[in-house]
Amino acid sequence: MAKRVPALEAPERVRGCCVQLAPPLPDETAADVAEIFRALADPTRIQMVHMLEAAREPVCVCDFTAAFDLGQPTVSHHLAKLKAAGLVDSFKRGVWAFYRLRDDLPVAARRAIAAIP
Amino acid sequence: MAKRVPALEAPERVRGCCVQLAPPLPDETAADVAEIFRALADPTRIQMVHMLEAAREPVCVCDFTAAFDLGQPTVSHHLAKLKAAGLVDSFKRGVWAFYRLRDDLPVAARRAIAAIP
DNA sequence: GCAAGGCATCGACGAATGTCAATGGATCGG
DNA sequence: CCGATCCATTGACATTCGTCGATGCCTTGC
Repeated sequence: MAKRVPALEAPERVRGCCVQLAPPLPDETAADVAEIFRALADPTRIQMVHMLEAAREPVCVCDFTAAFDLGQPTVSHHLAKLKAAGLVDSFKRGVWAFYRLRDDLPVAARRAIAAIP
Repeated sequence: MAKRVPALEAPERVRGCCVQLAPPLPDETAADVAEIFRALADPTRIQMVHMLEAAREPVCVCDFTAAFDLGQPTVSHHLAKLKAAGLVDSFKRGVWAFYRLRDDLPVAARRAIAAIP
């Protein structure tokens, strides 16, 4: 990959093309951040996180099923995905299940969520 | 917030848990944000954006192909995806193609990128 | 003009994703 | 105990995604 560079001429194009790049992120870090983004890479889940952020308290699943034009299993699936990514938390009270944003979100997750208008 | 609903049997169901939710984001907004997140929902593209951010100048495609253990078409594919999402910009100089972060990124994109360590 | 190299595009294939219908497990009110 | 309600899980299906190999288009150097 090392390219020959005629040091004589090529005033502006000096850098043949390749340049010394910054050390990449650790693979695990990149994977973790990508997972956060993947969890947010869907309009429905964007809305869910937005609603959880706006309501400062836990939100019942029935609220989500009422808010979206989707079947209940689909809503459950999206919530499970947010939970698997570590973005939300859930508990049951009686018949109902409530979800809330985790309060111990990693910085990357907090910043990603902050990108939602 | 629980609505006290006496025995006036509404044809609608009586909810004992649901709260008044914030108005959802406009569908188009949610879709736009989701597209940004989808563009960043891959470890390779996270690394690419990270490198573009670190190198304050345009980066040659050959640098990316050298940095990743991926075939050249795959690298090209990822760059095209970042470009389609409006995150990066590209131009050709001689034989080489250079990519750079767009300088007119929407706020959501800028914030999403800021979530990358 | 020709050969070489850098990149994008195409075609293909397995894996993952979003959605639904059907089912099952809890929990509550009679 | 019974039936009703809420929710998660399962199975199925079409779509999208990440990756590769092959090919084609430009630009440069001879």
